[in-house]
Amino acid sequence: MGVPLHVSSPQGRAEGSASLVDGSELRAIDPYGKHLFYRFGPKEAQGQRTLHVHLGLFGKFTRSKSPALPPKETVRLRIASPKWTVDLVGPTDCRIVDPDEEFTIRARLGPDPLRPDADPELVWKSLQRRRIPIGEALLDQKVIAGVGNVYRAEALFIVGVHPNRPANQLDRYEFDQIWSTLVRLLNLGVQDKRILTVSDDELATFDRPRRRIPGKEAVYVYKKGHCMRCGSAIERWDMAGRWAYACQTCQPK
DNA sequence: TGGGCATGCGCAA
DNA sequence: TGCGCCTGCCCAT
Repeated sequence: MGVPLHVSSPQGRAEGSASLVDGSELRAIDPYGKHLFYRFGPKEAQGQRTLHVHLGLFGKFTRSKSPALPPKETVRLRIASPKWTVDLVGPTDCRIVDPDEEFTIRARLGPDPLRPDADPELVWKSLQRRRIPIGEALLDQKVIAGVGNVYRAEALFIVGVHPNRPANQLDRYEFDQIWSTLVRLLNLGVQDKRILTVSDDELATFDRPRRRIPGKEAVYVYKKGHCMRCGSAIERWDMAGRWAYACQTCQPK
């Protein structure tokens, strides 16, 4: 930040957006749930342009030292400073949005557990109105922003709630546990730059080799055949188009 | 080499 | 509810 950036779209699909911010400075990055808002331009809001990025299922950022190697053909956006070059590949969305479009995107999102200003009360009220399974509700970004399939599986495992429990049948204590677990796990993910849901103590007992693999996720039930805590079989089923996971012992129906 | 799959989401029917 | 889109990786052949 603070230096003019060279922004380009080697793939061509984001050329229009890239040209609008090419040569300007990056002022801030404002994450909200799974959405990223990059603020380019002058310090004052007027004259700023906002680049919206959503990684979707396949999107990925890679960073290398400048000058970087020539980009692959699939690079949607390249942002280069004299020191670093960042390539973005495969995002669902990568384009300049105006304030109205940003408002529309934000209006579709519930509270984000990673944001200090998030209000869990809104999530609780939203869940009380829904008869859908809690596992489905946690993936609904209108209810709560930023939770994906891994964190859904892991948070419900940690609090011992089965994903099929109707959202409006949770009691307040269970909800508070789910919220605080998500806050803790998501912050841990940011801090560790990987998905890590297992406590240090448990990781040391059952997952020692993995602990030393930087960037490798460490989880209890997601994509596991057996529960990493008790060894029971992990149940896996399709829940609204996504795989859900639960330990038959730790998460009684 | 080709199929299947994946931390997602919007749209048509 | 099902499909299409976005890309890379792993595994079977």
